[in-house]
Amino acid sequence: MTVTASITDVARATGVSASTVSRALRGRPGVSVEVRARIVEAAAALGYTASRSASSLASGRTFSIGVIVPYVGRWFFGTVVDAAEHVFSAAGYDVLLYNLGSPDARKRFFTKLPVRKRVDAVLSLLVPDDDEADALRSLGVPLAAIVGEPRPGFTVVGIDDRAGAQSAVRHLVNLGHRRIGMISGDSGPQHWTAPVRRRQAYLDVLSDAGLAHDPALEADGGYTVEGGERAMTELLAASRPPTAVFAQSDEMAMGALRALRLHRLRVPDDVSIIGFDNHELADVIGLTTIAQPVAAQGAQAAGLLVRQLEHARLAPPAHVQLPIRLELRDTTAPPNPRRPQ
Amino acid sequence: MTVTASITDVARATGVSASTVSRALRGRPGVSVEVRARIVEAAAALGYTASRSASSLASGRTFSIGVIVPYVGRWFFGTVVDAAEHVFSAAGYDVLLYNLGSPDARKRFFTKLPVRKRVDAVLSLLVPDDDEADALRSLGVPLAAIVGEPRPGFTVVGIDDRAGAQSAVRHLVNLGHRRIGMISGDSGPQHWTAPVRRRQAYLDVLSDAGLAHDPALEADGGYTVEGGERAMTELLAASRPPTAVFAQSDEMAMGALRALRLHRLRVPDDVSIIGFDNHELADVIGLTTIAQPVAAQGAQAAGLLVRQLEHARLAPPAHVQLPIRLELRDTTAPPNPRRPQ
DNA sequence: CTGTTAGCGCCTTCAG
DNA sequence: CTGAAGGCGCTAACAG
Repeated sequence: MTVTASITDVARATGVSASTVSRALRGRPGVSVEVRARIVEAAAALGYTASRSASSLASGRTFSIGVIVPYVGRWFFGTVVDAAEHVFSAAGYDVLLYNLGSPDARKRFFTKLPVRKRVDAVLSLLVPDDDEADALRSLGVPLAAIVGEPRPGFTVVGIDDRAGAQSAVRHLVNLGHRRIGMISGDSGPQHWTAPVRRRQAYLDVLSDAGLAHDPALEADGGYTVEGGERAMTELLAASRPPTAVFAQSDEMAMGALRALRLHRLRVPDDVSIIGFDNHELADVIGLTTIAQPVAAQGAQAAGLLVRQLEHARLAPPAHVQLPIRLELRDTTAPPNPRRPQ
Repeated sequence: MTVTASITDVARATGVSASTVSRALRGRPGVSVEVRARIVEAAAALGYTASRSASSLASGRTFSIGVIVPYVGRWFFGTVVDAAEHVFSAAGYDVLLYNLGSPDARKRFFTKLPVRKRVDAVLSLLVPDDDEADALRSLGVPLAAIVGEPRPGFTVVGIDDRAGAQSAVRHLVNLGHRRIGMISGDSGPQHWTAPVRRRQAYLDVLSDAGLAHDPALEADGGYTVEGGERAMTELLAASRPPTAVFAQSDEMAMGALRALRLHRLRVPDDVSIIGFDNHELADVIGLTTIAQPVAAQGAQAAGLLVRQLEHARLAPPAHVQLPIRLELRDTTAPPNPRRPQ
């Protein structure tokens, strides 16, 4: 066990008081350049770092940010966390990561609230229900979220899900498709709002285009690759299968592509597929999709939180929307005239 | 700002001393069941949680684990972190995440060592150089690593890279290929050891099979999809291109598949590809690969760390190797007899 | 510009 | 079984 130097060791070595060491090392005014230099040198020689516990206790600030996320392992969340961490650490904050994918972990987190008194702010990548939002607000620290509706007390950074889904479906309509299916994600216990907004956009575009809505053309893919595959398989079993499908996420779209391959159907000749996200591999497999700036959302939200922490005066925006765009690739084309519509 | 209850508030509300509250809430012996029940109730009513800073300061334990990783956003690392976090949080530890992808962030981390006095243990997903390893050891806490060679002071959990790469290349040899290329990852400033071990295995198998090694059949893909694409393009430009390629990661293999598609070459008819990792999407695209248990490595390493923390007596193993296996899918086949060898 | 004095909130002896 | 006292290491007033 290595013995670590304390502030008094540095003080003693330099012949000054602990307060002066504290001031000097934190770059606070009121220390002569010469003394400061000596202190810095001594601290380095002793390998001194202030104990975070002690300074937190004394100052009331923790210099940590809590980041809560459903699954770090999934591309979208991993990418957001990655970007946010860069911003936080550059600003001198540590990141406390809480993975709340399972209902158990989630309940444990919100009842025990381990972040209480441990963080200066919280960034949420999940959509809290009302009780959970209250719990977070009770922390009394700045709050930001990447997904979900704007809500009091939170700075929400996101995209216009509705507009994104509309461009996706309109793209298919414009290509001439008339039987357009959708693979959606269940909002379920995660309280995602994206699925319902994207679905509404789908219904709206169909209706604007004068196309009837056929419930047999919708299937749930649970936001996973396998789910997307299952969902596509279901759609193909319809009495009149779709000629084009809007998958609410690229991962589900990839699953759909796999299902089509297994059914010996060609994309886009037989069936068109459009996804949502612009996953890092969407480009590799040539998937047409709605691109959203994922890392930028994390960086932006983190930046707003940091700004709020540094300048308490500045009221943060309640809602920031980042741009999306249609990324045309190889999985969409006009319907095949030789196949039944 | 919400006012948070302190231990004395609970003590006052229950009519006992703070010490008793502390003991009761931490489940330590020496408190009558009846008093304990009253304390627990009062604590819940007041929404009391012990301040981590204060308990750390007093007890010397932080109940936090530092996890250092090059890129949380990449599938491999995200998956490991995900699994490790579950184990840590279930055991009551918080996770402090440090993303050290950029040389800057990495240098800052190892010189300032923000984890000093902040964590009870460290899990490293990057391969430290000698100085960095020394810095970590100077922390005086249990250390574990997922990648890299076994080294003093660390519990290393990993796979047998050599055996994995050997099965990959042997598989190609057994199919009848004689011009076998490799897309490798540069070890570079990240100090990865996997690339060199996998390369050695490649050379060994070629040599065992009596195949000459042609440097024109090796290219660097930097462990990314785009890098893999570039590397494959290079290989195709050789005077005698390979009929099969071993990519040291699935992501590079996916890039290679893309390059082949752009060159109108069919897989596996014209060229066979085998990857390494069993990426979550390998199955989707039918990529033959060497599967390694990614989440299990994270969980295993985390578990060993927790065990060490709870039972200081138990010496942890220095090295644990998890099994790998060849996952046969659709991207490998015997060489095409109609194409020049 | 620098030192002194109090805590921050909790845990850990040591008494009773 | 329970309480009192002391201290973990640092920062924030307040004096000089």
